[in-house]
Amino acid sequence: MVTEARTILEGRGADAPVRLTRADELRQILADEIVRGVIAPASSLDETAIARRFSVSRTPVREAIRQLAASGLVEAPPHRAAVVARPSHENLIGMFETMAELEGLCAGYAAERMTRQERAAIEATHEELRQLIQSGDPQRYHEINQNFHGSVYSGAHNAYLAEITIATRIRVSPFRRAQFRNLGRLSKSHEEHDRVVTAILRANAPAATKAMREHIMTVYDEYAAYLRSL
Amino acid sequence: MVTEARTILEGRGADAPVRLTRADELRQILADEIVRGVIAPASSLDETAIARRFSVSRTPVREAIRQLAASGLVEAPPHRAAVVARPSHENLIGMFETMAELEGLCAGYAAERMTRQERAAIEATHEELRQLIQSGDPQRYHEINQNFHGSVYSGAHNAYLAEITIATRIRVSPFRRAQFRNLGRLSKSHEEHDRVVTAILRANAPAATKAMREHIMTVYDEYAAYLRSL
DNA sequence: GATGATTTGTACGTATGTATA
DNA sequence: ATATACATACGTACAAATCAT
Repeated sequence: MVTEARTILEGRGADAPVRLTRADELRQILADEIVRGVIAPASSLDETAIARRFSVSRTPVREAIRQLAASGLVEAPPHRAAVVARPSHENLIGMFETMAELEGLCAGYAAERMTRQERAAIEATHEELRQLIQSGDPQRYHEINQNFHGSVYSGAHNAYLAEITIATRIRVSPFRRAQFRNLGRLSKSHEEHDRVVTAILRANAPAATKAMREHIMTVYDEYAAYLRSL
Repeated sequence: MVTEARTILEGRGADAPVRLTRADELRQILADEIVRGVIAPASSLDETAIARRFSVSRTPVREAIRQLAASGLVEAPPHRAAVVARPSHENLIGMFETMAELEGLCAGYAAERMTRQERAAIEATHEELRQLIQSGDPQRYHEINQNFHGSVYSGAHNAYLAEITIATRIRVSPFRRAQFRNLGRLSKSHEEHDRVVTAILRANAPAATKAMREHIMTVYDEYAAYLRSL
């Protein structure tokens, strides 16, 4: 949880080449593949198969899987193969609801606490997203959108809150991949962001909280509508 | 939180339906000892020593420690001994702040969603706490107080929110042990609870959120005052 | 700063529990 | 239902990295 958070917030510092253990590397790779949907929910993770795939012994694989289980991305019952977590529909609703509240909290604190530089930076990212609507590149929009939300987390100046918000986002992400499939969403998303940015720049915490909460719940609504369309 | 060192040495209890792995038992025991302060923050966890202590090999010990690291209770840098997490003062403030918001959220949802039975149950627990003020048994008060907050978490009817709220509480708990040391706190705590319960019973979500948030921040203030007194 | 001692990281073998014929 | 096959859990051995001198 902590590691993923750091990765998203700071990236790999080129100056600090930390030598990771194999277990850590495996955890990052597997987490990434689960988040991106390469390994689908309900897939089972065979220790031996994964060990073969990466040409390592089962020991670090085991360690990686158990850590993923601790973070909630996979379920690992004793003496049985771990499977990628497949929350019930009810649980997913709860996770989205919680994510909306957490991101709302971050936005509220950000409105109160962001430095001048941070406010300038989020405005710039917001503008970058605006221009990306035209280009119609959902993948690129998705990337910069991550930055946008990341600015809000770090702007809240509460490392623990940022950490659990990111963890929640990660845990939900296997279930929101179809998100920017339809390009109309990009434009709407930007309008919602606009309300958030305006409130933050005006240091209006309640408005920022409300705008962000509604933005996330809209994302959830899109997901629910997508599910119904299947 | 529920374990004793005994269980790992003996065979399975006759009534025990689930047979945990040694790693899981160790994780529970170690987490419990960290939370209760038996293992103090900044202590280092020597894998070999722990393995000797419980008469197991290093393998399950390692697994337990890495899972504790994933939950944030300990830090486990590569190639070095894991140490019980010792958050900076700034981080602790952030954790308390976040806990206040999370518990506030739970209380708000509980006010809206609790069933009749759940409302009756929390009122009963609240009354039990009132009577415990007289007895002046801080340990017992602490236990029932946990139940009180647990009722709020489950009453929110959001399993994920409950999960991260409990996780936050666990992570903060090594740093709030001196809490009910002075008996005057019990009475004040109960007054604060009273505002929470009243708001929940009246289905007044904003009031419940506010009352719970202030209750937790009071707990933090007591902790901060205690720190200054050292 | 180099070297020995100590501790962590990984590989692998065996035992135990689970699933399937 | 019993037995067989197979995956996981744990112990042990060794390699690699850290630390102490």
